[in-house]
Amino acid sequence: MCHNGRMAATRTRRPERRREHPLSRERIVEAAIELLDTAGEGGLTFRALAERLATGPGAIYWHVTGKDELLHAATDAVVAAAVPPAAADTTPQDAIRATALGVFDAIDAHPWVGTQLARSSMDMDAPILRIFERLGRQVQALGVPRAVQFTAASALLNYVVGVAGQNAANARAVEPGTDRTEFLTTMAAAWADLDPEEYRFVRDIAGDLPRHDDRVEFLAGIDLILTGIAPRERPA
Amino acid sequence: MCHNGRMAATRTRRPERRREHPLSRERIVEAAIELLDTAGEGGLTFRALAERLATGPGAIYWHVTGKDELLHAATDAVVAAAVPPAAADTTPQDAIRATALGVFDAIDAHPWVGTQLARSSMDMDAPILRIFERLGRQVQALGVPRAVQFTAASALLNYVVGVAGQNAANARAVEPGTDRTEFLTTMAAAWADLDPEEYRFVRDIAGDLPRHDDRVEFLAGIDLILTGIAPRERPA
DNA sequence: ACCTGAACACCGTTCAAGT
DNA sequence: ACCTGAACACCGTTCAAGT
Repeated sequence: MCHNGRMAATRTRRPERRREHPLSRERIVEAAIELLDTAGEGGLTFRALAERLATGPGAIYWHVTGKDELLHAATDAVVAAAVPPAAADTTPQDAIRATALGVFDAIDAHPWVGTQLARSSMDMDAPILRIFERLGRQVQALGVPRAVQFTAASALLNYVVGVAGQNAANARAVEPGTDRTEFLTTMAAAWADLDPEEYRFVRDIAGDLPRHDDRVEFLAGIDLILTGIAPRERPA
Repeated sequence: MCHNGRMAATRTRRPERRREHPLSRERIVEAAIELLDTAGEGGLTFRALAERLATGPGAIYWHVTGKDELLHAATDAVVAAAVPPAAADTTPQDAIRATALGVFDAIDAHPWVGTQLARSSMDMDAPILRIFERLGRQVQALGVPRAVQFTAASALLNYVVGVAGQNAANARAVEPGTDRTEFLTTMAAAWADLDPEEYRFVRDIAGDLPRHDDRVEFLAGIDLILTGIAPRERPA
Protein backbone atom coordinates (compact mmCIF):
# COMPACT_ATOMS: atom_id res chain seq x y z
CA MET A 1 0.00 0.00 0.00
CA CYS A 2 2.78 2.35 0.92
CA HIS A 3 5.14 2.61 -2.02
CA ASN A 4 7.53 5.14 -0.54
CA GLY A 5 9.14 4.03 2.67
CA ARG A 6 11.08 7.20 3.34
CA MET A 7 8.14 9.52 2.91
CA ALA A 8 6.00 7.36 5.15
CA ALA A 9 8.76 7.28 7.73
CA THR A 10 9.17 11.02 7.87
CA ARG A 11 5.44 11.47 7.98
CA THR A 12 4.90 9.17 10.96
CA ARG A 13 8.17 8.86 12.84
CA ARG A 14 7.52 11.76 15.17
CA PRO A 15 4.17 13.49 15.50
CA GLU A 16 6.38 16.54 14.79
CA ARG A 17 3.51 18.86 15.84
CA ARG A 18 5.48 21.70 14.27
CA ARG A 19 2.98 24.55 14.56
CA GLU A 20 2.68 26.95 11.69
CA HIS A 21 4.10 29.68 13.94
CA PRO A 22 5.74 28.39 17.10
CA LEU A 23 5.64 30.89 19.92
CA SER A 24 8.83 32.85 20.57
CA ARG A 25 9.90 35.94 22.42
CA GLU A 26 10.34 37.76 19.14
CA ARG A 27 6.89 36.92 17.84
CA ILE A 28 5.34 37.92 21.16
CA VAL A 29 7.11 41.29 21.23
CA GLU A 30 6.20 41.88 17.61
CA ALA A 31 2.54 41.14 18.29
CA ALA A 32 2.64 43.38 21.37
CA ILE A 33 3.94 46.29 19.29
CA GLU A 34 1.17 45.78 16.75
CA LEU A 35 -1.41 45.66 19.49
CA LEU A 36 -0.08 48.81 21.13
CA ASP A 37 -0.02 50.63 17.79
CA THR A 38 -3.52 49.64 16.76
CA ALA A 39 -5.41 49.41 20.04
CA GLY A 40 -3.52 51.99 22.08
CA GLU A 41 -1.78 51.76 25.43
CA GLY A 42 -4.77 50.11 27.08
CA GLY A 43 -5.03 47.57 24.29
CA LEU A 44 -2.07 45.47 25.37
CA THR A 45 -3.64 42.67 27.37
CA PHE A 46 -2.44 39.14 27.89
CA ARG A 47 -5.81 37.88 26.76
CA ALA A 48 -5.87 40.00 23.60
CA LEU A 49 -2.25 39.13 22.91
CA ALA A 50 -2.94 35.42 23.42
CA GLU A 51 -5.88 35.57 21.04
CA ARG A 52 -3.75 37.24 18.40
CA LEU A 53 -1.15 34.51 18.83
CA ALA A 54 -3.78 31.77 18.84
CA THR A 55 -2.86 30.49 22.28
CA GLY A 56 -3.77 30.90 25.94
CA PRO A 57 -2.58 33.75 28.17
CA GLY A 58 -0.46 31.39 30.24
CA ALA A 59 1.69 30.38 27.25
CA ILE A 60 3.16 33.88 27.01
CA TYR A 61 4.63 33.57 30.48
CA TRP A 62 6.90 30.80 29.28
CA HIS A 63 8.76 33.31 27.09
CA VAL A 64 8.38 36.52 29.04
CA THR A 65 8.37 37.14 32.79
CA GLY A 66 5.43 39.52 32.80
CA LYS A 67 3.89 42.68 31.40
CA ASP A 68 6.70 44.97 32.52
CA GLU A 69 9.30 42.99 30.64
CA LEU A 70 7.06 42.82 27.59
CA LEU A 71 6.52 46.58 27.54
CA HIS A 72 10.22 47.06 28.09
CA ALA A 73 11.19 44.76 25.23
CA ALA A 74 8.67 46.40 22.90
CA THR A 75 10.02 49.87 23.73
CA ASP A 76 13.59 48.74 23.29
CA ALA A 77 12.86 47.27 19.87
CA VAL A 78 11.36 50.54 18.65
CA VAL A 79 14.05 52.76 20.17
CA ALA A 80 16.92 50.63 18.91
CA ALA A 81 15.56 50.90 15.38
CA ALA A 82 14.92 54.63 15.74
CA VAL A 83 18.35 55.63 17.03
CA PRO A 84 20.90 54.41 14.49
CA PRO A 85 24.65 54.80 14.99
CA ALA A 86 25.86 58.31 14.25
CA ALA A 87 26.97 59.13 10.73
CA ALA A 88 30.68 59.85 10.56
CA ASP A 89 30.69 63.08 8.59
CA THR A 90 28.47 65.34 10.69
CA THR A 91 29.09 67.89 13.41
CA PRO A 92 28.33 66.78 16.97
CA GLN A 93 25.44 69.24 16.97
CA ASP A 94 23.87 67.65 13.92
CA ALA A 95 24.40 64.17 15.33
CA ILE A 96 22.60 65.24 18.51
CA ARG A 97 19.75 66.71 16.46
CA ALA A 98 19.52 63.50 14.45
CA THR A 99 19.36 61.33 17.57
CA ALA A 100 16.73 63.54 19.16
CA LEU A 101 14.68 63.62 15.98
CA GLY A 102 14.89 59.85 15.71
CA VAL A 103 13.31 59.51 19.12
CA PHE A 104 10.78 62.22 18.32
CA ASP A 105 9.63 60.51 15.13
CA ALA A 106 9.48 57.11 16.80
CA ILE A 107 7.10 58.54 19.41
CA ASP A 108 5.06 60.13 16.68
CA ALA A 109 4.61 56.70 15.12
CA HIS A 110 4.25 54.86 18.45
CA PRO A 111 2.91 57.22 21.14
CA TRP A 112 3.07 54.50 23.81
CA VAL A 113 6.87 54.60 23.48
CA GLY A 114 6.75 58.16 24.77
CA THR A 115 4.84 57.07 27.85
CA GLN A 116 7.37 54.33 28.51
CA LEU A 117 10.41 56.57 28.08
CA ALA A 118 8.92 59.22 30.33
CA ARG A 119 8.42 56.71 33.13
CA SER A 120 11.65 54.74 32.88
CA SER A 121 14.75 55.27 34.96
CA MET A 122 18.34 55.05 33.78
CA ASP A 123 18.99 52.28 36.23
CA MET A 124 19.79 49.59 33.67
CA ASP A 125 16.92 50.58 31.44
CA ALA A 126 18.19 49.74 27.98
CA PRO A 127 16.05 52.05 25.83
CA ILE A 128 16.77 55.21 27.72
CA LEU A 129 20.39 54.29 28.31
CA ARG A 130 20.79 53.83 24.57
CA ILE A 131 19.65 57.40 23.97
CA PHE A 132 21.81 58.71 26.79
CA GLU A 133 24.86 57.01 25.31
CA ARG A 134 24.33 58.49 21.84
CA LEU A 135 23.82 61.96 23.23
CA GLY A 136 26.76 61.63 25.60
CA ARG A 137 29.23 60.62 22.91
CA GLN A 138 28.36 63.69 20.90
CA VAL A 139 28.68 65.85 23.98
CA GLN A 140 32.18 64.48 24.36
CA ALA A 141 32.81 65.22 20.68
CA LEU A 142 31.84 68.83 21.37
CA GLY A 143 34.93 68.95 23.54
CA VAL A 144 33.19 70.05 26.73
CA PRO A 145 35.17 69.51 29.96
CA ARG A 146 34.75 66.11 31.52
CA ALA A 147 33.19 67.54 34.65
CA VAL A 148 30.17 68.90 32.79
CA GLN A 149 29.68 66.07 30.29
CA PHE A 150 27.18 64.34 32.55
CA THR A 151 25.26 67.56 33.14
CA ALA A 152 25.09 68.37 29.44
CA ALA A 153 24.05 64.88 28.35
CA SER A 154 21.49 64.67 31.15
CA ALA A 155 19.95 68.00 30.21
CA LEU A 156 19.52 66.82 26.63
CA LEU A 157 18.10 63.47 27.73
CA ASN A 158 15.70 64.96 30.24
CA TYR A 159 14.43 67.41 27.65
CA VAL A 160 13.93 64.60 25.13
CA VAL A 161 12.04 62.36 27.54
CA GLY A 162 10.02 65.34 28.72
CA VAL A 163 8.85 66.00 25.17
CA ALA A 164 8.29 62.26 24.77
CA GLY A 165 5.86 62.26 27.69
CA GLN A 166 4.10 65.39 26.46
CA ASN A 167 3.57 64.04 22.97
CA ALA A 168 2.29 60.74 24.29
CA ALA A 169 -0.10 62.63 26.56
CA ASN A 170 -1.30 64.75 23.66
CA ALA A 171 -1.88 61.64 21.58
CA ARG A 172 -3.88 60.17 24.46
CA ALA A 173 -5.93 63.35 24.82
CA VAL A 174 -7.46 63.22 21.34
CA GLU A 175 -9.24 60.53 19.40
CA PRO A 176 -6.84 58.72 17.04
CA GLY A 177 -8.00 60.43 13.88
CA THR A 178 -7.43 64.08 14.90
CA ASP A 179 -4.79 65.97 12.95
CA ARG A 180 -2.17 68.27 14.40
CA THR A 181 -3.50 71.72 13.60
CA GLU A 182 -7.01 70.75 14.66
CA PHE A 183 -5.66 69.73 18.05
CA LEU A 184 -3.60 72.90 18.40
CA THR A 185 -6.54 75.07 17.42
CA THR A 186 -8.73 73.45 20.06
CA MET A 187 -6.01 73.86 22.66
CA ALA A 188 -5.47 77.51 21.70
CA ALA A 189 -9.18 78.17 22.11
CA ALA A 190 -9.15 76.58 25.54
CA TRP A 191 -6.13 78.68 26.54
CA ALA A 192 -7.78 81.86 25.37
CA ASP A 193 -10.65 81.15 27.77
CA LEU A 194 -8.45 80.90 30.87
CA ASP A 195 -8.57 83.40 33.68
CA PRO A 196 -6.84 86.59 32.46
CA GLU A 197 -5.20 87.28 35.80
CA GLU A 198 -3.99 83.82 36.61
CA TYR A 199 -2.95 82.77 33.12
CA ARG A 200 -1.68 85.98 31.56
CA PHE A 201 1.26 84.40 29.74
CA VAL A 202 -0.58 81.35 28.45
CA ARG A 203 -3.34 83.57 27.06
CA ASP A 204 -0.76 85.88 25.52
CA ILE A 205 0.81 83.18 23.41
CA ALA A 206 -2.35 81.15 22.71
CA GLY A 207 -2.71 82.85 19.35
CA ASP A 208 0.70 81.64 18.16
CA LEU A 209 -0.11 78.03 18.94
CA PRO A 210 -1.91 76.85 15.78
CA ARG A 211 0.98 78.05 13.59
CA HIS A 212 3.55 75.95 15.46
CA ASP A 213 5.33 72.99 13.97
CA ASP A 214 6.04 70.48 16.73
CA ARG A 215 9.19 69.17 15.13
CA VAL A 216 10.64 72.63 14.57
CA GLU A 217 9.72 73.64 18.09
CA PHE A 218 11.34 70.50 19.46
CA LEU A 219 14.58 71.17 17.60
CA ALA A 220 14.56 74.78 18.76
CA GLY A 221 14.56 73.52 22.32
CA ILE A 222 17.49 71.22 21.57
CA ASP A 223 19.35 74.19 20.10
CA LEU A 224 18.70 76.24 23.21
CA ILE A 225 20.45 73.58 25.27
CA LEU A 226 23.22 73.19 22.70
CA THR A 227 23.86 76.91 22.87
CA GLY A 228 24.08 76.65 26.63
CA ILE A 229 26.58 73.81 26.33
CA ALA A 230 28.83 75.41 23.72
CA PRO A 231 27.91 79.00 22.87
CA ARG A 232 28.97 78.81 19.22
CA GLU A 233 29.30 75.97 16.74
CA ARG A 234 32.93 76.74 15.96
CA PRO A 235 35.32 78.92 17.96
CA ALA A 236 35.41 82.44 16.50
CA MET B 1 -37.62 62.87 83.78
CA CYS B 2 -36.40 65.26 81.19
CA HIS B 3 -35.49 68.51 82.85
CA ASN B 4 -34.25 70.35 79.82
CA GLY B 5 -36.79 70.76 77.06
CA ARG B 6 -34.48 72.48 74.59
CA MET B 7 -31.73 69.91 74.84
CA ALA B 8 -34.22 67.11 74.38
CA ALA B 9 -35.73 68.88 71.42
CA THR B 10 -32.42 69.33 69.63
CA ARG B 11 -31.54 65.76 70.38
CA THR B 12 -34.66 64.31 68.84
CA ARG B 13 -36.07 66.84 66.39
CA ARG B 14 -34.13 65.57 63.40
CA PRO B 15 -32.11 62.39 63.46
CA GLU B 16 -29.38 64.82 62.28
CA ARG B 17 -27.12 61.88 61.47
CA ARG B 18 -24.27 64.38 61.30
CA ARG B 19 -21.32 62.07 60.80
CA GLU B 20 -18.12 62.85 62.59
CA HIS B 21 -16.49 63.53 59.23
CA PRO B 22 -18.94 63.98 56.38
CA LEU B 23 -17.47 62.98 53.04
CA SER B 24 -16.31 65.80 50.80
CA ARG B 25 -14.14 66.27 47.75
CA GLU B 26 -11.47 67.87 49.89
CA ARG B 27 -11.34 65.06 52.41
CA ILE B 28 -11.21 62.51 49.61
CA VAL B 29 -8.33 64.26 47.83
CA GLU B 30 -6.52 64.67 51.12
CA ALA B 31 -6.88 60.97 51.91
CA ALA B 32 -5.77 60.08 48.37
CA ILE B 33 -2.58 62.11 48.81
CA GLU B 34 -1.86 60.37 52.10
CA LEU B 35 -2.45 56.99 50.53
CA LEU B 36 -0.19 57.78 47.57
CA ASP B 37 2.54 59.04 49.88
CA THR B 38 2.46 56.08 52.22
CA ALA B 39 1.48 53.16 50.00
CA GLY B 40 2.99 54.32 46.70
CA GLU B 41 1.46 54.80 43.29
CA GLY B 42 -0.15 51.38 43.32
CA GLY B 43 -1.62 52.01 46.74
CA LEU B 44 -4.37 54.34 45.60
CA THR B 45 -7.38 52.09 45.29
CA PHE B 46 -11.04 52.93 45.66
CA ARG B 47 -11.37 50.12 48.15
CA ALA B 48 -8.38 51.22 50.23
CA LEU B 49 -9.53 54.81 50.03
CA ALA B 50 -13.05 53.88 51.07
CA GLU B 51 -11.74 51.94 54.05
CA ARG B 52 -9.64 54.91 55.13
CA LEU B 53 -12.72 57.10 54.88
CA ALA B 54 -14.91 54.54 56.67
CA THR B 55 -17.33 54.16 53.79
CA GLY B 56 -17.95 52.07 50.68
CA PRO B 57 -16.17 52.51 47.35
CA GLY B 58 -19.34 53.71 45.66
CA ALA B 59 -19.67 56.72 47.97
CA ILE B 60 -16.52 58.31 46.52
CA TYR B 61 -18.12 58.49 43.10
CA TRP B 62 -20.66 60.95 44.39
CA HIS B 63 -17.90 63.53 44.91
CA VAL B 64 -15.45 62.61 42.17
CA THR B 65 -16.04 61.31 38.65
CA GLY B 66 -13.38 58.63 38.74
CA LYS B 67 -9.76 57.77 39.36
CA ASP B 68 -8.36 60.09 36.71
CA GLU B 69 -10.03 63.12 38.23
CA LEU B 70 -8.90 62.07 41.68
CA LEU B 71 -5.27 61.70 40.60
CA HIS B 72 -5.52 65.00 38.79
CA ALA B 73 -6.94 66.80 41.81
CA ALA B 74 -4.29 65.30 44.09
CA THR B 75 -1.50 66.39 41.75
CA ASP B 76 -2.95 69.86 41.41
CA ALA B 77 -3.15 70.30 45.16
CA VAL B 78 0.53 69.42 45.58
CA VAL B 79 1.74 71.49 42.64
CA ALA B 80 -0.30 74.55 43.59
CA ALA B 81 1.26 74.50 47.04
CA ALA B 82 4.76 73.90 45.64
CA VAL B 83 4.78 76.71 43.09
CA PRO B 84 4.06 79.93 44.95
CA PRO B 85 3.72 83.30 43.20
CA ALA B 86 7.09 84.77 42.26
CA ALA B 87 8.81 87.07 44.74
CA ALA B 88 9.00 90.63 43.47
CA ASP B 89 12.64 91.41 44.11
CA THR B 90 14.42 88.67 42.18
CA THR B 91 15.86 88.39 38.70
CA PRO B 92 13.81 86.44 36.17
CA GLN B 93 16.54 83.80 36.21
CA ASP B 94 16.23 83.35 39.96
CA ALA B 95 12.45 83.23 39.74
CA ILE B 96 12.72 80.47 37.14
CA ARG B 97 15.16 78.57 39.31
CA ALA B 98 12.82 78.94 42.29
CA THR B 99 9.82 77.64 40.34
CA ALA B 100 11.77 74.70 38.97
CA LEU B 101 13.15 73.86 42.41
CA GLY B 102 9.67 74.04 43.88
CA VAL B 103 8.51 71.36 41.47
CA PHE B 104 11.66 69.34 42.05
CA ASP B 105 11.23 69.33 45.80
CA ALA B 106 7.55 68.49 45.55
CA ILE B 107 8.41 65.41 43.50
CA ASP B 108 11.06 64.50 46.01
CA ALA B 109 8.39 64.50 48.72
CA HIS B 110 5.68 62.95 46.52
CA PRO B 111 7.24 60.84 43.75
CA TRP B 112 3.85 59.99 42.26
CA VAL B 113 3.46 63.67 41.33
CA GLY B 114 6.42 63.22 38.99
CA THR B 115 4.70 60.34 37.25
CA GLN B 116 1.56 62.39 36.82
CA LEU B 117 3.36 65.46 35.48
CA ALA B 118 5.35 63.37 33.03
CA ARG B 119 2.20 61.87 31.58
CA SER B 120 -0.04 64.92 31.46
CA SER B 121 -0.65 67.13 28.47
CA MET B 122 -1.00 70.90 28.47
CA ASP B 123 -4.46 70.60 27.03
CA MET B 124 -6.30 72.13 29.98
CA ASP B 125 -4.26 70.24 32.52
CA ALA B 126 -4.17 72.59 35.47
CA PRO B 127 -1.01 71.39 37.26
CA ILE B 128 1.28 71.53 34.25
CA LEU B 129 -0.30 74.70 32.92
CA ARG B 130 0.36 76.33 36.27
CA ILE B 131 4.07 75.59 35.92
CA PHE B 132 4.12 76.69 32.30
CA GLU B 133 2.53 80.00 33.24
CA ARG B 134 5.08 80.73 35.97
CA LEU B 135 7.99 79.89 33.71
CA GLY B 136 6.51 81.82 30.80
CA ARG B 137 6.05 85.03 32.76
CA GLN B 138 9.67 85.01 33.74
CA VAL B 139 10.70 84.31 30.17
CA GLN B 140 8.78 87.44 29.22
CA ALA B 141 10.53 89.30 32.01
CA LEU B 142 13.84 88.29 30.46
CA GLY B 143 12.84 90.42 27.54
CA VAL B 144 13.12 87.75 24.87
CA PRO B 145 11.29 88.45 21.60
CA ARG B 146 7.67 87.43 21.52
CA ALA B 147 8.26 84.92 18.74
CA VAL B 148 10.57 82.77 20.87
CA GLN B 149 8.77 83.09 24.21
CA PHE B 150 6.81 79.92 23.59
CA THR B 151 9.91 78.01 22.55
CA ALA B 152 11.86 79.14 25.59
CA ALA B 153 9.09 78.44 28.09
CA SER B 154 8.37 75.06 26.49
CA ALA B 155 12.02 74.05 26.65
CA LEU B 156 12.11 74.83 30.36
CA LEU B 157 8.82 73.02 30.99
CA ASN B 158 9.79 69.94 29.00
CA TYR B 159 13.07 69.72 30.85
CA VAL B 160 11.30 70.03 34.21
CA VAL B 161 8.71 67.35 33.44
CA GLY B 162 11.44 65.14 32.01
CA VAL B 163 13.33 65.29 35.28
CA ALA B 164 10.04 64.78 37.10
CA GLY B 165 9.48 61.51 35.29
CA GLN B 166 13.05 60.37 35.85
CA ASN B 167 12.95 61.05 39.56
CA ALA B 168 9.64 59.28 39.93
CA ALA B 169 11.04 56.30 38.02
CA ASN B 170 14.12 56.25 40.24
CA ALA B 171 11.94 56.32 43.32
CA ARG B 172 9.95 53.40 41.92
CA ALA B 173 13.12 51.45 41.15
CA VAL B 174 14.31 51.22 44.76
CA GLU B 175 12.63 50.13 47.94
CA PRO B 176 11.32 53.14 49.91
CA GLY B 177 14.11 53.18 52.47
CA THR B 178 17.12 53.46 50.14
CA ASP B 179 19.13 56.66 50.39
CA ARG B 180 20.44 58.70 47.49
CA THR B 181 24.11 57.84 47.44
CA GLU B 182 23.38 54.15 47.93
CA PHE B 183 21.16 54.22 44.86
CA LEU B 184 23.73 56.14 42.82
CA THR B 185 26.50 53.78 43.87
CA THR B 186 24.47 50.77 42.77
CA MET B 187 23.65 52.44 39.47
CA ALA B 188 27.28 53.40 38.90
CA ALA B 189 28.32 49.80 39.48
CA ALA B 190 25.76 48.59 36.96
CA TRP B 191 26.97 51.15 34.44
CA ALA B 192 30.58 50.10 34.90
CA ASP B 193 29.57 46.56 33.90
CA LEU B 194 28.04 47.55 30.58
CA ASP B 195 29.52 46.54 27.25
CA PRO B 196 32.65 48.68 26.70
CA GLU B 197 32.02 49.09 22.98
CA GLU B 198 28.35 49.86 23.09
CA TYR B 199 28.30 52.00 26.20
CA ARG B 200 31.61 53.83 26.08
CA PHE B 201 30.27 57.16 27.30
CA VAL B 202 28.08 55.79 30.07
CA ARG B 203 31.00 53.75 31.40
CA ASP B 204 33.28 56.77 31.16
CA ILE B 205 31.16 58.89 33.47
CA ALA B 206 29.93 56.10 35.77
CA GLY B 207 32.63 56.96 38.28
CA ASP B 208 31.37 60.53 38.69
CA LEU B 209 27.86 59.39 39.48
CA PRO B 210 28.03 58.77 43.26
CA ARG B 211 29.40 62.26 43.85
CA HIS B 212 26.48 63.95 42.13
CA ASP B 213 23.90 66.07 43.90
CA ASP B 214 20.58 65.70 42.11
CA ARG B 215 19.41 69.18 42.97
CA VAL B 216 22.63 70.82 41.83
CA GLU B 217 22.59 68.78 38.65
CA PHE B 218 18.98 69.72 38.01
CA LEU B 219 19.74 73.43 38.42
CA ALA B 220 22.77 73.14 36.15
CA GLY B 221 20.44 71.87 33.42
CA ILE B 222 18.12 74.81 33.96
CA ASP B 223 21.08 77.15 33.66
CA LEU B 224 22.12 75.53 30.39
CA ILE B 225 18.72 76.39 28.93
CA LEU B 226 18.76 79.86 30.49
CA THR B 227 22.11 80.52 28.85
CA GLY B 228 20.64 79.42 25.55
CA ILE B 229 17.70 81.77 26.01
CA ALA B 230 19.70 84.82 27.07
CA PRO B 231 23.48 84.36 26.84
CA ARG B 232 24.29 86.60 29.79
CA GLU B 233 22.38 87.69 32.86
CA ARG B 234 22.84 91.38 32.12
CA PRO B 235 23.89 92.95 28.82
CA ALA B 236 27.64 93.68 28.83
C1' DA C 1 10.28 21.67 26.79
C1' DC C 2 6.40 23.97 25.80
C1' DC C 3 1.54 24.87 25.80
C1' DT C 4 -3.43 25.03 27.70
C1' DG C 5 -7.10 27.26 30.02
C1' DA C 6 -9.46 27.36 34.27
C1' DA C 7 -8.90 29.68 38.54
C1' DC C 8 -7.21 33.27 41.85
C1' DA C 9 -6.87 37.66 43.60
C1' DC C 10 -7.32 41.65 42.46
C1' DC C 11 -8.98 46.15 39.90
C1' DG C 12 -12.42 50.53 38.51
C1' DT C 13 -17.05 51.41 38.09
C1' DT C 14 -22.16 50.91 38.39
C1' DC C 15 -26.47 50.84 40.49
C1' DA C 16 -30.55 49.33 43.04
C1' DA C 17 -31.56 50.10 47.48
C1' DG C 18 -31.46 52.51 51.56
C1' DT C 19 -31.57 56.96 54.77
C1' DA D 1 -28.96 64.69 48.73
C1' DC D 2 -25.91 61.46 50.04
C1' DC D 3 -24.34 56.92 51.23
C1' DT D 4 -24.08 51.59 51.05
C1' DG D 5 -22.17 47.44 49.37
C1' DA D 6 -23.07 43.74 46.29
C1' DA D 7 -22.31 42.88 41.53
C1' DC D 8 -20.23 43.44 36.83
C1' DA D 9 -16.71 43.32 33.67
C1' DC D 10 -12.57 43.39 33.44
C1' DC D 11 -7.29 42.87 34.68
C1' DG D 12 -2.23 40.26 35.49
C1' DT D 13 -0.61 36.10 37.01
C1' DT D 14 -0.40 31.20 38.52
C1' DC D 15 -0.49 26.42 38.05
C1' DA D 16 -2.10 21.66 37.61
C1' DA D 17 -2.61 19.19 33.73
C1' DG D 18 -1.66 17.93 29.26
C1' DT D 19 1.54 16.84 24.91
